[in-house]
Amino acid sequence: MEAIDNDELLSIRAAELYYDENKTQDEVGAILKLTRWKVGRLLASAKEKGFIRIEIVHPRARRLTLERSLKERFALADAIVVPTAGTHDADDLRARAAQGAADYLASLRPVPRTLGISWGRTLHDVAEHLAEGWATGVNVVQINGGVSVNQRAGTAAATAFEIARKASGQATLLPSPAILERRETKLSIEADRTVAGVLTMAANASAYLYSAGVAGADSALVESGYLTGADVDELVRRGAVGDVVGRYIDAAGMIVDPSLDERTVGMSLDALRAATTSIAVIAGEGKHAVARAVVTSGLCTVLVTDEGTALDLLNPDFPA
Amino acid sequence: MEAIDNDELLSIRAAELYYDENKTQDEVGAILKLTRWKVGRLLASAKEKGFIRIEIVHPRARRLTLERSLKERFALADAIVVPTAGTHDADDLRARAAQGAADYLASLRPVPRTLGISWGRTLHDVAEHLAEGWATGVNVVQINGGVSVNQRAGTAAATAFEIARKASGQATLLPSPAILERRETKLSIEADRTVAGVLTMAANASAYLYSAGVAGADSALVESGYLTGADVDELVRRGAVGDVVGRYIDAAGMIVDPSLDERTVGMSLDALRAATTSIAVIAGEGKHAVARAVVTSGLCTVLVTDEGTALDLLNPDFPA
DNA sequence: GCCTTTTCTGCTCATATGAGCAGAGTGGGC
DNA sequence: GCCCACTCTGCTCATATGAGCAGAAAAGGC
Repeated sequence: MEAIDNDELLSIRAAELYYDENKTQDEVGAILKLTRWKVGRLLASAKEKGFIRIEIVHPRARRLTLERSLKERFALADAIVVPTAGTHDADDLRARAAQGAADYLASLRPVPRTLGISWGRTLHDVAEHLAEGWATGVNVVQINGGVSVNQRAGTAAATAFEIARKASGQATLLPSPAILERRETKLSIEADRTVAGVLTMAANASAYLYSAGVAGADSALVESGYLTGADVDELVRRGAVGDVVGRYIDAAGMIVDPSLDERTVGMSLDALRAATTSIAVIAGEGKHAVARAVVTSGLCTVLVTDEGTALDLLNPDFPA
Repeated sequence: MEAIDNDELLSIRAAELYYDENKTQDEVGAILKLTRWKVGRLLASAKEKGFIRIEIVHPRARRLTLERSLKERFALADAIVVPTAGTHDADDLRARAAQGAADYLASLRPVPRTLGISWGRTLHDVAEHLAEGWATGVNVVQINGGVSVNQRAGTAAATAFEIARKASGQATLLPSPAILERRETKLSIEADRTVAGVLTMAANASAYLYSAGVAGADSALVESGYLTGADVDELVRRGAVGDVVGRYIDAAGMIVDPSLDERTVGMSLDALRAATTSIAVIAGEGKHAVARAVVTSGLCTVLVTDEGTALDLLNPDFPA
């Protein structure tokens, strides 16, 4: 039945006494009739074989090992992975990632002079989780057209103002719809002095912070009335996995519908790709596909996500 | 938003660097700009507050803390708790507990000269998990009437023989049905020289090993034809939670139906309660109630069980 | 505001632990 | 059977860590 791997069993017994009963290796040795060196080695082998799992359970803990793997695999400047800790609740995961993003933002050196941001539930959460005085003198600028048709209009603006206020800086809004009906309108609004000024400021921001949405009927762009459910269905049919700063991308990170994209106001994805510091906050089980598209197509230099998404991204079924 | 428990956050960061990145406390101190003593204290406080969980993941690991609590709470001589490790599969839990019981039996000192056993799936598993030569010269005797009406007849016998063989000892079977139809038959069979001899041997065993069944239609006693489903339903109605060595007990560990009990062949529960070493192996989600009845009524001196059952037993909702 | 009490900090020192090494044991090839 | 290669064991020694303590800082009472 056994005797095959007696050492394994011994190492488990030793681990129990050492970690659960916190005895010294010497005492463990005395109990199991082993020298303390042997106990040390058994413990080491148990760790090696993964029988001893040390977990840090705290909503604000991070998964450093996953972060390292992500950085390496996708050539990121940084990665923040917050623990899932069993929860599958999208709101909870989003809040944790937002906290992680807020912490990261506060620790970012050099402190960005101007921070370009998108808007949405995730960004709103980040704003809320930022500590008062997380930095000083950081100006905030919106990088894509805001909502204006319903009550969420205020949220986009509030997000920008809150982030700026907490850093004693100025907020600059992009006074334009997200998507226009005609390409001509989009061109002329962009040509407007006010809008052009904001766009220039956005283009010169020292860092960017944005999230990504899932291509689905509950998208913020649908809720805000820029697109219909049918429009999104069509985009999905054409390969869309989600949107980044209002622009729909496919699994390869390419624009799905160029004509739609030409009517979308805000920074282009190529401009975003050229940035030195662009922080994407993407968490939740539904967002695995967009997250993959974002990191594989180089849209961000820093990814803030949850454990589940990180594991999915590192899934070897998708070779890098 | 925060700054309230900055030390907590620091201790988490320190724990991440120390455990996940395995840096030395000194290095962690350098990174977080703290003295190494402060780091040590933060780590200690994180452990204290339970943020650092060290788990030993191995089917044959044990839960020593739970064991200690069980021993204390129910005044047991010993308790063995095997980890659940997420599984809810009754067969798997039973096998793990059986392995735990087998290990315990092998390490039992003094080695019992005679071991009284019951029969059933759990006991069969224990027999299988015992290592060849787990002891030498241990004689095995059945303590309750065996099955005889169907193919499981052999199992009860095989269990006894296997345990004995692996310890180079003799097995003695109790050649009697578990339950008889008439009290008179039971009395006369017990008076029979052969049966009486076995019962005497059983009464004088130096240790006992038994399991418990759930009061339900899938009980071994029903399967073997001694009772009908309706009989068991009636017993449940009268408060039965399960059976121990063929005798149905209620939550308080009392015999549910004295007239049925008088027709049951084998050791009495009082005799079992008087034993110095009686090992009960009870595992699985369905057996929480029987397990509780067994430990609270002093039927065993040693309990072998799974984590889930142990936690249920220690549930403070049931004051001891 | 001043003093007392409590908590916190950075230290010394004893202890626990891991790295590295030489000799003992083990197994396989011939 | 003998030798070589390999692994395993018990050691020395350097390092990491926790206990205990005195002074610093903070909190609370009046």
